[in-house]
Amino acid sequence: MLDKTLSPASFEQRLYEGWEAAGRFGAHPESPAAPFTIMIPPPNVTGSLHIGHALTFTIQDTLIRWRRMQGRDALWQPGTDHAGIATQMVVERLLATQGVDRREIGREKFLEHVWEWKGQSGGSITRQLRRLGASLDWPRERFTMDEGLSEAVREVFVTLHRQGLIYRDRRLVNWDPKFQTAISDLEVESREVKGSLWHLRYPVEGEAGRFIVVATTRPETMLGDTAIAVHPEDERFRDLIGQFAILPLVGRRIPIVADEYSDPEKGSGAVKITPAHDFNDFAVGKRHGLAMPSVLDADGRVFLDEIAGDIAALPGVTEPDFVRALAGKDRFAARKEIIAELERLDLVEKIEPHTHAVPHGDRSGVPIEPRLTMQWYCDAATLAKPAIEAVETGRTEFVPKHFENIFFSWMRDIQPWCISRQLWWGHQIPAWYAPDGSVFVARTEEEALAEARAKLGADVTLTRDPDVLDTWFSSALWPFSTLGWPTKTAELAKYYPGDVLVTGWDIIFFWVARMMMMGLHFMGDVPFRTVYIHGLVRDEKGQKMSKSKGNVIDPLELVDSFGADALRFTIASLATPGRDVKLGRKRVEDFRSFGTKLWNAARFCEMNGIAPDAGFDPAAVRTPLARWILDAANTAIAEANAALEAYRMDDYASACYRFVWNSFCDWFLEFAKPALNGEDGPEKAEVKGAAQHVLGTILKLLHPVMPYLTEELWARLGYGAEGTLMVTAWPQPIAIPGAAEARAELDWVVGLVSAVRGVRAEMNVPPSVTVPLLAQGAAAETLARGARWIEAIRRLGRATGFHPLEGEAPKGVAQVVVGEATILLPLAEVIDLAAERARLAKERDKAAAEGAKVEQKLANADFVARAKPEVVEENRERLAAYQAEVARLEAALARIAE
RNA sequence: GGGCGCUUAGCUCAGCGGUAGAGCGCCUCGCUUACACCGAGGAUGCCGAUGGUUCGAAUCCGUCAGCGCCCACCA
Repeated sequence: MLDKTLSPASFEQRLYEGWEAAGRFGAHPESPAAPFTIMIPPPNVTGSLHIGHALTFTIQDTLIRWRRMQGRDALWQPGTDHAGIATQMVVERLLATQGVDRREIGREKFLEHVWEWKGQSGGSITRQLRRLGASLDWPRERFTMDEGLSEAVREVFVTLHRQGLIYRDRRLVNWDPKFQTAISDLEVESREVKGSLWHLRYPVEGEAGRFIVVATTRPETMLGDTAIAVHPEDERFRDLIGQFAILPLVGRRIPIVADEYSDPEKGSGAVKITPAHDFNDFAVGKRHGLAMPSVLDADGRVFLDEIAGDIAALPGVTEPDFVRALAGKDRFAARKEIIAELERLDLVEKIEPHTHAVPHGDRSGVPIEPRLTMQWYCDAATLAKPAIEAVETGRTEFVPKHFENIFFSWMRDIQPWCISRQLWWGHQIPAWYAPDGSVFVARTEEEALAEARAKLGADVTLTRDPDVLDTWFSSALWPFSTLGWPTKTAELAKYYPGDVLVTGWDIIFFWVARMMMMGLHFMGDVPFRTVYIHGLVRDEKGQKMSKSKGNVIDPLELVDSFGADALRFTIASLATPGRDVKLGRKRVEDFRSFGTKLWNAARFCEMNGIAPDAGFDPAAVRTPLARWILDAANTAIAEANAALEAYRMDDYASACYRFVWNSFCDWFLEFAKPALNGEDGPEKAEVKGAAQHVLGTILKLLHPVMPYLTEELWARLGYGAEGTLMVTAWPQPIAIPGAAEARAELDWVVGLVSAVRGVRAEMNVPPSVTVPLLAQGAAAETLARGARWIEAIRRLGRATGFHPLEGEAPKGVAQVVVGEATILLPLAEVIDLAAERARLAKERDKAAAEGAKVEQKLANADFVARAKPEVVEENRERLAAYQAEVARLEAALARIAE
């Protein structure tokens, strides 16, 4: 016997362990079944499950369980990501609390600490995924830094290098002074900063007293200025083009050049050019062959080595001692001092308040410093071309479609991808340097050494590039590296390309685009056929969740409180493609009642001896009620399938919800009660048969989204003879003979009961008052239905009987129109006749108004001529129905006229 | 500056060319032997504004407004 209350905690863990122990999650490469593959977006190995994970993994698990039940050989590939910067950061912080600096202990020791940390906390995310019910193929779990994936990384790097698609280059990078590493364009985010726009006077060489004014937001970079640019057409500066200015403080002679980059509308119209510290200036510098001295170091401190020779004494303009004293000062401290000094020299024209966007490191949160350094780059533009084409031709499709435009706009203007990071945690770049500076890229040190010896002689020694690769480099290989590539495994042959990639829009560029590029380049095919993009989880107010705002909700706490199924069902219900999901604790609490409802319905079935019956044949039943619910189940199956095919988790959830709650519980079980309480016989047997069959169908339909509850009920109610629900066949619609008639009949009963309930409630008839229903103008079929359904009508309509009206109508009646008949409820003692007249008049007016609208439409010759014939016909029918209803309501009114 | 999304019942959101919907909330009634995490009934909408296309527009197109976001932008 099922417990009176549903307590998910009592079975979730047990069920999961059972599934896992029995190997239910495993894919079967040797099976002839068609594969269905989802690659997990690997979470950070040391991370913990957050609500965003709950969203994405609920969707993935729902899809994978559904396809698995459909008989596909489902692979949901698990794994975790080493998450370079994030993990290194965490461990560095941890060590800092013990007073340890990574630079003191060195690379090797530090990496030991990271691996140790990974060992400690690495399992937590996968344990948490299990609690959510995620049916991942655990024995296949991979880690982006395990040996196989590392081999894939080396292979890809070496291959792309040989193909010229990976190269070293000295150019400006986004340098994160906090983490002391280069980062890619994507890891930079703009933040609005309130600053100042300083207008500085640079003396014009040879014209005493003449200045050219430049405007800047970054005065500290002036030490590295090597030119001033003006627009070639700007009259104000035309005579200065080709002349030189003197860089204040330093004394360097810098040319005034004409360049279209200079915008006469901005600032003073003349712009100082610091090629080593600004991306635009770098471009200008290249065009004009300017020197590019760096004046800030890796820490963002003033660095004078490259300009030492330029520092000159020029009274009133330069201050060599001041400049030398700046060495080693932080960029923002230097800014203040430089301004003060320039003011002292009267070289500041004016200062304007200025709000502008400043690039910040997305993880460090500090302003990025463009720096001229040697880094490794990947030629993304070349790799992007096939990826763009694959989406254009539909080989990979985005859901929703409009994300394709976002993908295109980025891919078509893609910049070289800086892939080297000055970190320790990650895949160390397989490149070795000889003392003469030549580079050897190879899979192993031996290979590199062999090459180097062949070229430079036997006694050459090599030093490995200390840098590691961008974390996303290994993630980009995930769809094939996890399957064993570069080895040609059976898995690779069967599960690549994957079917659908499920992820949030925030990592389309970071990850989706790069998997497309690498997949096409190395596998010759797209990594997945569909990219399903979901939104981000926000709090009830639509705010992004963050620890600092304190609005984070913990999915595991929700699982503890309401069960994993409640959380999953809530998420599915709210998951509209591409749209962000507003989720609060309350939403989950609300949806929890659905599981309870199902539990109680199952409990009711159990109490009534409704037990699984493998011999039941749905196509053979004759009882209209049985036919009706079996037919409704068919509709639910079709709706669920259509919704899942279209990645509409919300529609799938709501189709199940409506079917279970409204069709099965509210009507079917209520209608079934008289039969269930009655004598044994064919009708009772069929109703019970249909009930057990449909309940089984419900459990199957809901299993993908509510795996625990459905599996538990499956076993507890005895469906387990067919095996574990999670690998039971997905339900198929079964043709039900006479379904249309059954529908018509049940629709009538539902209509009658609803109408009677409605009028009783509106007339404030106490539930204790029961009356006969007198049918006036009822067709023979209606009277027959009334007779067949008398028990249900009595019970649900609180009626004593259903009879044709004979003779005169009683004086005090409430009346409702149901189909062609008017139903009279003799309630003289109970109701207020005036109120009933008013109610009927209102009903009549409503019907008349609706009718008038339809009539007007039909009076329009254009409508009749141009609208689809079936639409016209439908409207004619509606008009007739309204007219008939008005007539019946008129008659009802006449019957109780004063 | 370029682009995208959203604006529908008090709230959260479906619907995207032919009768305005759901869940929650609200109001009324109800312990009818599965369920008060319940049952029955009810109220509530110029479907952001404005033009247009169409026999017909919440739905398609234009314009505008508000909100949110992405990309670019350190003068």
